[in-house]
This record gives sequence, structure tokens and C-alpha cells, in this order.
Amino acid sequence: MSKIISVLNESKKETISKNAAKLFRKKGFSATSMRELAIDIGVEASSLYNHIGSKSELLQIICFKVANDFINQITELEQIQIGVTNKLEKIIRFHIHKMLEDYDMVYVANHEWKHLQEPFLKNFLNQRKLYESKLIEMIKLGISEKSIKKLNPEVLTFTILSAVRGLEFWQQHKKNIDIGELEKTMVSQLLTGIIK
Amino acid sequence: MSKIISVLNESKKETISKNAAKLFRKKGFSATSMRELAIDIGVEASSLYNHIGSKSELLQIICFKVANDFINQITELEQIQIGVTNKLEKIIRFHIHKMLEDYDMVYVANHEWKHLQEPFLKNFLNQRKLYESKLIEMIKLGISEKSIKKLNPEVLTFTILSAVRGLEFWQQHKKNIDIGELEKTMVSQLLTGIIK
DNA sequence: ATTAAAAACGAATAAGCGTTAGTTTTGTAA
DNA sequence: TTACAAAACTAACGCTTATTCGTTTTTAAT
Repeated sequence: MSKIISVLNESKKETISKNAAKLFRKKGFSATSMRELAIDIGVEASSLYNHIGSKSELLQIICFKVANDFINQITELEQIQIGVTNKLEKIIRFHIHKMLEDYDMVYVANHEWKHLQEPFLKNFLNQRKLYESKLIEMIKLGISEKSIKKLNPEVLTFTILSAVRGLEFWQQHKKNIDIGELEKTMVSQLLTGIIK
Repeated sequence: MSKIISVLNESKKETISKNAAKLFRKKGFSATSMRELAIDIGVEASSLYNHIGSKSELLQIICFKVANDFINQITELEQIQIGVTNKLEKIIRFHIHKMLEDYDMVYVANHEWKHLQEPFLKNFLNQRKLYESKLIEMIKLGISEKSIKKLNPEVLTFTILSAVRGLEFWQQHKKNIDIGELEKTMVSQLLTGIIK
């Protein structure tokens, strides 16, 4: 019928991936069919296979794109010579912006990674673990420098990660909550608490 | 072949539901087949339908069981005459214990509710919204009483909820992290922050 | 031992799935 | 205009899905 329409400088594979991310987020990976995806793009399901290898590949593209973005950011941040507290603030803000810019993909990477096939599943979990351990090390450093309270570093890390990964809620409250206020509140809450 | 084995005072429907929760958590609702569930229970798939109405009903049972538990807890808490800060601490601890006791069900209610069919989907989201708004009201009260910092109450609420909903991580770190330490750390972190 | 209900079974159904094959259309460059 | 490649199409494959049906087995009470 029609052709796959890509915006400037975007490959057809990218177009398909972004549409897939939208559907995977809304309906879940397993509950999304290639025929649905095809309808959204305006093409027959079989035509998609001129551009992609499999449904599973789409999930891989999404998950590893997100994983790489976060790994790259925290790796850059490790080089910079600023205090641990400042680094944590930057990480929180990065998560907020990422969730704003690439909502579908970040959501899918957070929620649908379990449907990755081996060896990609193991690979993804390693990336995730790497990110977590970098963050844990940061917090341990902060504790030894006495800028962070002496509490369990793993729990501190996972609580921050859970909080920022849960930023999906913000998509439903976009209209009522300004992003600047969102950032300010979350940074303040996670770093200095909520009690006066 | 064999029969569905139920432990004391547990109906067969409950046995099936708990096994379903375990599978839904591990593989997701859509990726779990009734045949797999039947194998886990030790029976043919068709036999399950002597006890349940549909696969969808299993998800309903799980989601609303969890929703009711949380609604009941916060409703009880509303009656009690203690400070807002104390209430928040109790809520955080309740989430931790719930995640410990009913991990599979809580996980499924948090992650697989989108596969509920109408009108159950709307109903569930209403329950969720009710819970959230009760929590928001609590925090607003705390702000007006000046026991809580004057920050956006919705963001404060969703950050706390995200943090406690993300408690799944703890299941993978059971061995390394004591539950008492977990509670102490999270309560301290969410209420008074991490910066010294 | 007889009977009735509960719960198991195997087989079948219709629908949907990801994917492939073969063919036709479309776009592009010579 | 011709030729070639890219990308669309239709049709079909083999498989899995939730669920239903009719029947048989098991359980429990008389």
C-alpha cells in the first residue's frame, strides 16, 4: 500500500523501532503483534521484515539503546571532578530528562527487558548491574567522605533508582506539574529528605 | 492425572491464583499460558476451568486482592491519631512487609494490571488513584502543619510510591540485606534524606 | 454397594501468532 | 527507456493460544 515514512535522517529501522516502543509500552511486548505494529506504520506485517530481522530484534534495539545512554552518561560523570552530592543531583536530573525525551523507550527498557532472548538478556542485565554498581561505588565514596549518611549503600542506591525509574507517573501529570518543579522537588527529596 | 493439592484452608481457586501470580511475575501475563500454569499445578489445562472462569479472572483476583490490602491499610491509618510523619513511616514499613510476604502478587498488581479487561481495568485504576490521593492528602496536611517541607505534594507522593513499589530489587538481595536494615535505611532516606 | 456431584481427562475448535516464499510494484540511476 | 534493487504485496505455513465439549474417573455421603 503506502510506504514507510521516515522523518529527516531517520532510517526506516529507527521509525519501526520507535513505533514498536510506543506499542510495547502501551500493551506490553508479548501482547503486541507484528500486525498491529504494521497497521500503526501503515504497511503489511510482512513488509516489516524487509527492514528488521525479527520482533525480538526490535526489543533488543530499544533496550540496548537505553542501556548505552545511561552507561555513557554515568561513565562521563565519573571523570568529572565534582562532589558526590553534585554527581547524584546530575544523575537524578538526567533520569528526569531521559524520561521526558525518550519516554516509550525508557519505559520499555525498564519493564519489558525480561522478554529479551539469550544471550541478550544476560548482556542487558550485566549492563544494568554495571550501572548500579557504579552508582553504589559513588555512594560508598560519599559515605567515606562523610558527605552522605552512614546507611546501607545498596539500599540507598536502589531507592534512588526506584524513584527515578518510577518517573512514568509524570507523563500522566505533565500538565499539572512543571518540569523545573519536578526536578527541584525530587532532588531535594532524595538528597535532603522531606521533613522540615 | 493427579489432583490439585491445596494446603490447609486454602481453596483450589487460591492455589491456582498463587501459582498464577508466580508465573505472571516471572514471565508476564501475556507470555504465560494456561498450559504452563496447568503443568506447574500438575493437571491438564482444561481441568483448571472446573475451578476458575478464565485466565483473565486470575489476574483480577490478584490485582484486587493487593489493591484491597493497601486501601484497607491506609484507611485504618487515617483513623489513628498520630503525626503525619509517623503515618508515612508506617506506610513505608507496610509496603516493605507486603513486598516480603506477597511478593508475586504485589509485583503482578504493580506491573501487569494493564492486561485487565474492562470494567476491571477502570476499577483498578480508580482504586489506585484513591490510594494515591489519600497519600497526597496526608502529605498536604503535613505541609500545612509545617512538619513537611513545602514542596510539590504530588511529586513527593509519587516519589515515595515509586521507591516502595521498586522494592522488588530487595528479593534479589535478600541474603545480603537484613530486613531491619532495609526498613531503617528507607525510612531514614525518604523522610530525612541522605545528606549529612 | 449405590448414587450424585466434583473434578479430572483427551480431543477439538477457531483464532491469532511470527515468519517465509513468491510475486508485483515502486523508485532510481544509466 | 531500460534495468536493477528496494520495498511493497498476497498467501500461506506451522505452531500456539484460551477455551469448550463430551466422557471418564475420583470423591464422599447414603
